[in-house]
Amino acid sequence: MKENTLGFFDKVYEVVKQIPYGRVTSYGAIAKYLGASRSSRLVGYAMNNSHGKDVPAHRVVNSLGLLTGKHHFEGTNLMQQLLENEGITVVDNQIKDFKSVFWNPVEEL
DNA sequence: CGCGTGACGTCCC
DNA sequence: CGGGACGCCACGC
Repeated sequence: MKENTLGFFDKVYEVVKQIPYGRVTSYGAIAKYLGASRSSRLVGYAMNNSHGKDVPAHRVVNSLGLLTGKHHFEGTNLMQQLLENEGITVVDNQIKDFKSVFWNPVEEL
């Protein structure tokens, strides 16, 4: 395993997998942590590839706390169900008290 | 090697 | 203040 050879996607997976239970983060925060704040789209694109892996993609939302990627989950509200299952309140596809449950990898890692 | 893509973010009007 | 448009850049083909 050449972790040094890990691509951008793999790095994203490593960060997302380290998100604590009951906490969420944003694509931009992950991108910034990876030093590619301008590549926030790559993070979302990476999540698309994360489908089928043990990556809690449901804990990753946009900077506004909106469940923009919920449409990519199996169910219509599966992402919301998973978040609520962790004690996170979601209202109208938006996380309530987003900043309160926000987990910043730049500061925590 | 070049083109298309994308679950975002930010600027512009 | 709200909506629209563009840039961004790694990855797959």
